[in-house]
Amino acid sequence: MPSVTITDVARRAGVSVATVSRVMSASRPVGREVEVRVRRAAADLGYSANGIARALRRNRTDTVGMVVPSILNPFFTTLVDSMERALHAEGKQLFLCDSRQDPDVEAQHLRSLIERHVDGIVVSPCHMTASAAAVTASARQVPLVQLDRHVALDRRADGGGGDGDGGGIDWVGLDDDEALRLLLAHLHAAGARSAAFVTSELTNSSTKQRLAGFRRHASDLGFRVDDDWIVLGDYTVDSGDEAAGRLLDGAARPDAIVCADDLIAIGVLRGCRERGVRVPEDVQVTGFDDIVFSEHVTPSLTTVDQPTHRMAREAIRLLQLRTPADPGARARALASGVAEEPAPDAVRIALRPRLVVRQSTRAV
Amino acid sequence: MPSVTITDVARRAGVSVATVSRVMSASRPVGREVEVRVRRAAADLGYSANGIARALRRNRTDTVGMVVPSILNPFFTTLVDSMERALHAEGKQLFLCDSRQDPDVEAQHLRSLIERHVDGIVVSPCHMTASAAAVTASARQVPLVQLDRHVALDRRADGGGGDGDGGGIDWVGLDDDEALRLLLAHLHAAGARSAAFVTSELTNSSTKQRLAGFRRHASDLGFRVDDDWIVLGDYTVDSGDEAAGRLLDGAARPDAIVCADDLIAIGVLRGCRERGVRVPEDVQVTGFDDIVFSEHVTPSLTTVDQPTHRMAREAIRLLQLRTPADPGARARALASGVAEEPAPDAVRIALRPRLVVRQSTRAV
DNA sequence: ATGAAAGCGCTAACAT
DNA sequence: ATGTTAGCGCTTTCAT
Repeated sequence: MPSVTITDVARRAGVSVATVSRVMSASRPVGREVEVRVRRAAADLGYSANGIARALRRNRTDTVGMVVPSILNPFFTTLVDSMERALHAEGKQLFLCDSRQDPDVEAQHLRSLIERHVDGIVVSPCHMTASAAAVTASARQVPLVQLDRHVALDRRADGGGGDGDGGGIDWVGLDDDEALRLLLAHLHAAGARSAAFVTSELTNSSTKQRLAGFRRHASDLGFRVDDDWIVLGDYTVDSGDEAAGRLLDGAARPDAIVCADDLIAIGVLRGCRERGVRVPEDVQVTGFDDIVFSEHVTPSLTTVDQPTHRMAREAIRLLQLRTPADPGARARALASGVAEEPAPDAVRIALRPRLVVRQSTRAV
Repeated sequence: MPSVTITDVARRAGVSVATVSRVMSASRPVGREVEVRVRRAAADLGYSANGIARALRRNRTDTVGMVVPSILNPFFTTLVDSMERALHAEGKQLFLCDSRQDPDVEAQHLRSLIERHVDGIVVSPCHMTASAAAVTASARQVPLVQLDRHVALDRRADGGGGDGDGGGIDWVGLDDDEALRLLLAHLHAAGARSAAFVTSELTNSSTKQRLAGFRRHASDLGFRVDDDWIVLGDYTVDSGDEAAGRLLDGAARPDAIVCADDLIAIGVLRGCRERGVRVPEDVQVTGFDDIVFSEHVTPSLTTVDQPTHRMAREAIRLLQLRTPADPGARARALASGVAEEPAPDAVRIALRPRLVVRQSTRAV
């Protein structure tokens, strides 16, 4: 594979390497005729800039790393897609890593991203506590924002029982409490007076927050919630199916089954069908995330939508906010009398969900 | 953000930078006690290697670029996941790019990957002809293998009417002809004697091959295929729904509807349900890809499975095959009398699909 | 507007 | 086993 460098181009164009650099990066004005000669030489030789050398010199890579618990989960696929688009618009590229729900793999990915000198990291920590050390350490090395999920404050510093506040690191996600308010209010209006909640093990932040939201608003609205109506499994269709079994074969049957994500809900729908329980006539079911397929199952799923595009934009904005301005920019800002925006303390941005009503709940 | 370099570590450990480098990369034996001192110094200072500098020097990045038409398509999500896992096992990372079915965006991504000096590129070209130039040009700069889809030979060089042979560039994908043989043989055994085919516009290689396979095996098995039973749309649920409308409202109704991917098939299922047409009693339906949700729709979908893990492994193997051995390796190989494997001509690897029989076709 | 040259952090000869 | 040193290809002062 040929390796044409800036030196080759300079020689052929009869100019210095500095001039070629200026032409290629348009960093400084260059004589008309010289520019033409340089471009011709570059084209003739099939020159392609070496981004590694450039990155070493400029100390930035125009690359952002992203670590998600599982790209096979359609919600994270959507999140990755949103990030990829938003970054592409800024001329940056995405380094994708999948932690497979494993804090060790996650830590390994974080280290690797830092070694590769990404300009920033967006991570959805797979575990509230087990991910904390690696995420916190990474945030000290590079601008980092937590997306969707976040780690909890260190135990020793936690006032006890708190949900954590993101470990003192920026976070962008959903207002889970509001989401559960929307869902339960809708179910209440649709006639439900008792409700079950199916979720995964409470090892990550959003799961915990959703359960808390469920408890709070169910109580506020006077829903009956039996003790064994909180079912923990994982974020899979099969887990939802199994949960439906437990709930429907029990003594009392809830009016509604609220699920912590759409995959679980789709499993619950299947569980209901297998047992001849009609949805929404006999029991109403809701999901969470509004993945594409929630529209295509039978009955189609009432759920809440997450604004992933806005999340991605906010995450990128925070990353930039945390990126120390280069000396040049700082000097220019001072010269022009514009004060630099001081970096704020850890920011938490909870975006509002949108209720999507479909066939798995009754018309109000 | 602190920036501790190898020099800082060397100073603190009282050794040379070379020794630190040797310890960090375990590239050469180093004294016991010295190693301990270096590791301590590195830990004390919070040293993290600079992968950019290393990449510049070693001329490799341990990074592979991947370009897919749409990460939101569950089949490509699975393919990305398989690649990510396979690369992770080799200590490499994945640069993910989404071309959004746009050859221009695709070309831009390819250029960017080359500038970033990825060690190899895996691309599923979004368009058979419009992607050809950029893919071919990229393949001259860096080891490149086409996955799933491939570009066609240049028109001028094509003997006319050929499907193209991958443009003279390595390809790993599915044996589409075999897949359609499996599907049609199964449908025939299940009693179908006439069949329609729903697919996307014929702008990419696998789409074309699947249609060709359908035509050939339908003919071999004596299926009746009316002229207006070949419906072109795109790879979406809605497109399948619409196609079902056209097929079911027509004068004659086929015994079976064969779909070029699962999304289309899921749309066809919906279209059938909307029109009160029972599947598989009135019409049998098959998909393609075996995406996760094909199992969870009603009725569950008979389809063919693509061996994405093997595809990923083969792609990586080909990449390595195309990677020029470094001088050191070449010298060692010569010294040990082991002849180097000569790089073969363009390779085409068509893996065998697996038929997955579910509820959308009749029991045989 | 252009050129000369330093050096980003690291690895790999080449010495010792 | 360890040290010295020359770059990898580029950007960016600093001269002119």
